[in-house]
Amino acid sequence: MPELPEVETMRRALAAVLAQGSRQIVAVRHGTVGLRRPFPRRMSSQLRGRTITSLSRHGKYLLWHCEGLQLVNHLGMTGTWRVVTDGSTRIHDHVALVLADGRHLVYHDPRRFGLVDLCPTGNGHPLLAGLGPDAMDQAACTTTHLVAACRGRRVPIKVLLLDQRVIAGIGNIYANEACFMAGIDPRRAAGRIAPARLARLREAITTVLAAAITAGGTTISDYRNALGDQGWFQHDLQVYGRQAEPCRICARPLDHTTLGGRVTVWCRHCQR
DNA sequence: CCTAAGTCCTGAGTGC
DNA sequence: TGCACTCAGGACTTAG
Repeated sequence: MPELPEVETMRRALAAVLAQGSRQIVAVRHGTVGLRRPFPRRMSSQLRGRTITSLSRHGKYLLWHCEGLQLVNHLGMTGTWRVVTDGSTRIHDHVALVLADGRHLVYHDPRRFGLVDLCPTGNGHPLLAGLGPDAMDQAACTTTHLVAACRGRRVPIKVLLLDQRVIAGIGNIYANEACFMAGIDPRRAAGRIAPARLARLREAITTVLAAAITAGGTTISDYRNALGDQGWFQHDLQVYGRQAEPCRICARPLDHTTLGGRVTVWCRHCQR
């Protein structure tokens, strides 16, 4: 569930769940294995009795606001939340927030690249402090910001888009898609792209992320968001996962390579 | 055997 | 030579 549209889809689904029943946490259960880092000390006693007042998101981070305390949550590569009403558990369940009405919100994450941590409201969590503006925050994530971030940089533009310190929320799927939509070669050095073209890229980021949110995100293989439905944006992908298939604009076969350790797909003819 | 929606760390390289 | 910064590659983990 990892990039911005998938996290936003999850956020909305969880908000809907919380709106139709109790939002008070009466217990927290968690395993001993931990995720990317160990679970915070006394997580259960710190959260017990608190009400989840709202859920927000910055980049790929989901923030659970709990009356003075913030539950900071990253879904890693395979993290999901689901609602459990009968107390049943599955392998790779790691955290359960037990609500006053008996429902359990269960965090499930086979690869354990996700993260659950606590910090006081107001005090920004150290992990959030280094993040750039959220990719969907039009007021903060401007062309001016992108142009400044690209200046002097020799990294491929697609690698720069993946840097959460520059812009928060873009992952491998949407970095590929945004470069295609903007007609920019993903290998091109960030510092060697004209501002007018970066403006197009900025616009493409908004467009592709907004479309993906509307579609409920992208679902890879048979992955399912157990809270709601699967996403449908995989049917709208133009390049990601389509290497050697025909470009949807010019019909030439799509190229692929590795940039920043991630598969990169683009059209040699349509993207310069 | 290979690959995968992410992030963090290390070490090499670059420029001042 | 030193320092700060940049960038590439690997590690982490499980499932298919």
